[in-house]
Amino acid sequence: MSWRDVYCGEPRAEHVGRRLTVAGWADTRRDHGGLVFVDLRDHTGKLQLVVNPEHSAEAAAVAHEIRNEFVVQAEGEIVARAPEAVNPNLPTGEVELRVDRLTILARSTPLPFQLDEENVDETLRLRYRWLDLRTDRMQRNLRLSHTVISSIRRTMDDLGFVDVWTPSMTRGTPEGARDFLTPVRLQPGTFYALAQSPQLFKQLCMIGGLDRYYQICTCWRDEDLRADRQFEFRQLDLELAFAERDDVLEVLEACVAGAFASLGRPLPELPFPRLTYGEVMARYGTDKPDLRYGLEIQDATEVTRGSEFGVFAGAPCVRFLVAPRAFSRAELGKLEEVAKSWGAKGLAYVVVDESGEVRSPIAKFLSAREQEAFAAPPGSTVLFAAGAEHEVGRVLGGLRVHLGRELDLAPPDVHAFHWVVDFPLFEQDEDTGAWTFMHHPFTAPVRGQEEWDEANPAGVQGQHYDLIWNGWELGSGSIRVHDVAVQERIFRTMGLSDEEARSKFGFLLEALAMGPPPHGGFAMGIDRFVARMAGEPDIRQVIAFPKVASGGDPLTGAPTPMPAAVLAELGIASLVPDGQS
RNA sequence: GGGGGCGUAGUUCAGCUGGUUAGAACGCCGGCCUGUCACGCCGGAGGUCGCGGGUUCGAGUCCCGUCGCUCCCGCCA
Repeated sequence: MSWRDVYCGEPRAEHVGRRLTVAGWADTRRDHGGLVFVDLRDHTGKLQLVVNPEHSAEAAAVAHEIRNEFVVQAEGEIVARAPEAVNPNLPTGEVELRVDRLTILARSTPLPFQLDEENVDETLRLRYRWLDLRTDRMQRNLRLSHTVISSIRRTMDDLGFVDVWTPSMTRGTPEGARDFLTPVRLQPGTFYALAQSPQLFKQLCMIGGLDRYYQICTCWRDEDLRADRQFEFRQLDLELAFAERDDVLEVLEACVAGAFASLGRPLPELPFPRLTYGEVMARYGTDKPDLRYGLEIQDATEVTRGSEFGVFAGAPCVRFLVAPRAFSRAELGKLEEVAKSWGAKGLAYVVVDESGEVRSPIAKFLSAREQEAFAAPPGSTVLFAAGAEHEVGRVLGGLRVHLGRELDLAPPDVHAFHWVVDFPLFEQDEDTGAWTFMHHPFTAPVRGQEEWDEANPAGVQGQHYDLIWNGWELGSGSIRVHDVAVQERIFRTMGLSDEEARSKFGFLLEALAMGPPPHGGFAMGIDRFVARMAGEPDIRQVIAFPKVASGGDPLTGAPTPMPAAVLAELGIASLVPDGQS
């Protein structure tokens, strides 16, 4: 409650007898005809106003006019409630304000939705976000967000990092995410791109001797929106000179631990486990596994070699999961659909019911050796995938996440942080066969692998690392290339001619030729981190004014067409007639 | 670009195998009420069943299209 000229907070028993002026929103009004109760609310809590016509006829007249969400100021004395009138559900429930002067500071039309209603359609909440922001949920989330971000800044400051501002408007990069473009009026036909990240600028800061850089900056990417993705988002961006991988990881661990501490929560155990890319892909079928539960993928390629079951015999890779539940036929049908959505052709299974009895359409094909390898405890189901290794991983990884959710395998209040390290430097496009970088083209190969066959860089390992929390990728980083020759080799490997590389990244190559210190860094998605800290399922709930999945802003109505004259001044024209899209 | 889900008073929802005048709760408006706190009681207003088309004697319900929202895949260096 805002106590004018006094302080903010919730009046308690020790304040009885004190004269106060308070202001806030009318949460509810209970009008008894004579006596009127108003619950005054702000982000600090609620306080009951009692307006008695015998005490102040003027105040009572005003009180009858009050409606939901009017802004009200009241003067009076904090009085103790009679014992039977105490409200134990309210922190201020032992007292109330006996009002002698009451002023309506602002009125409100009836609201488009009730603030205490859960499940309000999110587009409606966003359309009237100023109302939604008054809810406990949004107040809690935005204030928690502030606490977490301040603590991260404090950690970075304490570690000697310098906050350097880098441009939002920069050079477009056709590789990577799609850019948001800004036409340049002074140079018609040319465009700035909104920064997808300050990547190159922070590397230039290192070359410029800034040593330890950080920034909590906005980044823009024109890709489809998701629960964990918006067009614009914030990241903790940092870079260290003369750093090895573990130096970078320790900085992030300090930030995460500091954030937990700032909220008074038990700290996750440090250091976070470090798993290799090869390991997590084999065991979990994804590079961002949720480690709150096991349900690991197991290999059966050896045991099924020459199997009587044709699907197994003909597959280069056979793996399986043991789900802790004896699924019914109907459930298995649904699981097969899930498996197919991840690219499986079918779903072979062995059910071991509670009594230990085995049900499986493929049992008759399985040798004693296979049956022994797939032995599972009563009340479980063995689910198989067969095919190319990456397909098998994708299917079982997808099933694992599905089962984790459906069977509620993740224990509450467990925070599974871990690093994934030792990524390949390059990956091959499944369709075109072209090689491209796995992370970004500035990631350094591990020591001793600085040279490779540019036509076939399979097996080159990169000094890249991801931070994962309960199956969400919080961010990623790497030790960067600081050798011009290696940088040029990477560009050539991804199909850029030396001329193209010079044209697009010439400034970087020049800088790398002028005394670059070895360096590395990281970028962590602040909104993702805060959303997880707040226990929210998506980042929109921790962003004050987010956009919806179709890319629009229901509040302002943006984006909008612009008059042709405005476009002409910018040297551009729209191919889409006004009002269509 | 592809797949799934949703769309009915201001809000959250119900509405059966197609069948009277489309309901409830909350909110809103009016009246009564001096110890309530989800105040209570009485009365009232409020609907293009997202939109368009089709099937049918008859469509909120079935079909097609479309729009909006949403989740996922692709995409996200």
